[in-house]
Amino acid sequence: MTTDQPSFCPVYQAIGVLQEKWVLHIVRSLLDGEKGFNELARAVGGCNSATLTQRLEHLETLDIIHKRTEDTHGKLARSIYSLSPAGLELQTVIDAIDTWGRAHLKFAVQKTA
Amino acid sequence: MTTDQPSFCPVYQAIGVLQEKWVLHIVRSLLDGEKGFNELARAVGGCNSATLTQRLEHLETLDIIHKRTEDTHGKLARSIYSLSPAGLELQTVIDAIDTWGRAHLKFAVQKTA
DNA sequence: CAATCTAGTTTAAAAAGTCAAGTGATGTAA
DNA sequence: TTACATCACTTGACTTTTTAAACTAGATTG
Repeated sequence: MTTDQPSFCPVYQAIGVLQEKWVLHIVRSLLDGEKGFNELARAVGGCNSATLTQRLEHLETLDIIHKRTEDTHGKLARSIYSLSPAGLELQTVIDAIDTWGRAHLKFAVQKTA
Repeated sequence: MTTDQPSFCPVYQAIGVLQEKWVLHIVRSLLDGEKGFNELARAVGGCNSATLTQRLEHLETLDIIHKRTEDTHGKLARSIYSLSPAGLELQTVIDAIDTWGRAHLKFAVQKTA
């Protein structure tokens, strides 16, 4: 009976968004300050550009990040990605993960793939 | 500069674990109480048995969950999955996600796929 | 002009996840 | 006793996602 109603549960939805590969890494990087595309790719570390593009688009439609094209009067226009107010509030989630990770993973290497 | 050193950073590792598909759902289900395999599958909602088996094995090696085979003196022996102390502490992470989800996703349907 | 930076896109291949069905044990009802 | 359900998975085929690597195209630097 009553398998919990996934689609109507905000937590279930939130988990659905945050468990997408690279999403938490992206958010964490942006909590550190807004970044351009390649800059973000480097900070995230390991995400390839195709996936990153897709993730950024998705996060933008969810209004978690904001994309702005730097207006440098004719000069090289960079795309700048930053967190929206909703995105900024993910700081608490990252902090919780941070605390937990330090307490329970430490140096444990989880290779294997 | 200073791309943060992914492999040595506990937060990076923690994110790596928690962003695996179904992991947060599994933890959330188990925070609600220990469960058998099929029971857990139903609670998680949508994860197939092959993936679930794999995830549970991984989480067990990380000492986040614990598997115990119910000792029912000869009767049908169920496998019972429960959270380890480390796993229980993920409550704070789930809570943070919960709070964030309620505040920022509400009923927003993220269709499209 | 060549190299390097910007922000991506394209491609094919590999990895990850899903699905349906099956296994073998136990238990339950007719 | 037959038959069907539940338990915890396993298997193999299939689909989806992620990947590396190359590539486009404009801007800047020397």
